[in-house]
Amino acid sequence: MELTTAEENYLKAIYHLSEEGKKSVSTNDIAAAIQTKPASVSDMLRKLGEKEVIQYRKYYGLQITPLGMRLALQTIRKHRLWEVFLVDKLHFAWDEVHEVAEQLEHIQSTLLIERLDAYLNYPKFDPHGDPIPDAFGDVRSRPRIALQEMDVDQSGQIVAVKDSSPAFLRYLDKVGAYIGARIKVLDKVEFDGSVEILVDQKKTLFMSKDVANNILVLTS
Amino acid sequence: MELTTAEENYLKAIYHLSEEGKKSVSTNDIAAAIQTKPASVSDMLRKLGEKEVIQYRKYYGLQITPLGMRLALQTIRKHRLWEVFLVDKLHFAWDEVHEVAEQLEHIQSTLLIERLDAYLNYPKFDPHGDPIPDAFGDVRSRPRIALQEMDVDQSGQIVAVKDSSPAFLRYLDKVGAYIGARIKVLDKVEFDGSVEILVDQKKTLFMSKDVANNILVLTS
DNA sequence: CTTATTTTTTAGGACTATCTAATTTAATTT
DNA sequence: AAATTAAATTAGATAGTCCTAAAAAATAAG
Repeated sequence: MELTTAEENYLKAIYHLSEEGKKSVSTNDIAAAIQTKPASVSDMLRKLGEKEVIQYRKYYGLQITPLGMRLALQTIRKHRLWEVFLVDKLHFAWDEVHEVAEQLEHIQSTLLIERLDAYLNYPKFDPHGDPIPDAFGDVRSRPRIALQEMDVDQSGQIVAVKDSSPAFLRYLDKVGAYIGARIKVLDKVEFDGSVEILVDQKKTLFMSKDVANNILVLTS
Repeated sequence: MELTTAEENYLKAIYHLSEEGKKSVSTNDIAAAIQTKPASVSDMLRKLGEKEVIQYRKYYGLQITPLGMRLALQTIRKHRLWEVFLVDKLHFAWDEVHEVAEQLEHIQSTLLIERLDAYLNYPKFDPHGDPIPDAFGDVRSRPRIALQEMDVDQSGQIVAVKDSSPAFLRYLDKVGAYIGARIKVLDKVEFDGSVEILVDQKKTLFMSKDVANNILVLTS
């Protein structure tokens, strides 16, 4: 079963929207996610339904099938492995990789991906801290909580961000709160929800509630 | 000016056919080269003409423009850099890289190619010995002759093959006549045109006329 | 120098993916 | 529950790429 580039993009968007805790994924949501019109989405949903990667009943909604899930995860795996390559090997910055990875993820060659995976030393997380599915589509994601929800004196490691807009990523880089950084909560200010943290045992940092809410931490 | 994947493939084929010493490139030649029908080629030639990457007068023939040349060389540069990556870094064999490189060459990102070039240490030749154009489209190709045309006692280095079919490449690998191998012609048999060569100063090898004709050597 | 052959182009479909505008269905409000 | 609003779908176009079959032009042969 082969999907076109467009189909892969739709399926990936559907998978991501499904994962975001939404009960059901709407046509409008998909249109917004991939920057297209709802009419185009309807067209594509019918096709994806025919290919049995989603279960689709018009006007009622859709559900991704196990097959669709597997294919979506394969694409996500490729995307994230390429991101690791771009950052680790070609020294791209966090916020420069997405667009290129969007293209690279559609290259068709299982051998290529296996070799790339080995070359990168079987990474488990991409540069944004998101888990990389294995060749079978299994994701070993660890429980993560927002930095904002941590208690004072609790420690952990920054593993991902919710909103990964370039502006936000640049901000993080600037203040030194990179993915992988070990942190400890020093203080939480009640009235505005801001947080004071210690980064890598040497640098203290203040963060607004909004920022702290956007950062996901693997507690330890 | 941006070309679609299909347009890039046509232009690349036209460039290659032009380089092959043909006085003019025919519609049929192009169709054969990219495995399509002459009717489709006619369609595309009109479009490429409109985009001014070729000069096209129907029934008369075509000529690649300086702009088309530059764009073709950019694609070829990308293709060959990816081949180096696949062989040097991901340990692909010679004869496995072409198909994947055909896909990778269409990824759009000048930054990516610059970084890849640097990462690979600015290679000048691809794994088949073909020269890699620089970012400005300049090719520094060295004069090469067919092994068959060398004289007895003449030395050189294998730098490319004319026919790079997987079967032929596998054969070369097997007998040890890899790209980059230093060779010396020990003897030439008059009546069948076969050649006896010394590879890397240790291994002697017999080659039929056909094989020797397919191997390009940089003489020294 | 006509006729036959080959090459090339055009005409007319098919398929993918997109759009706008109109319609249909579902959800919300009163 | 009827009327309004919102969401989703269909209808009909367009653009890109490819195809087959037919026509036109160039080349080769007699």
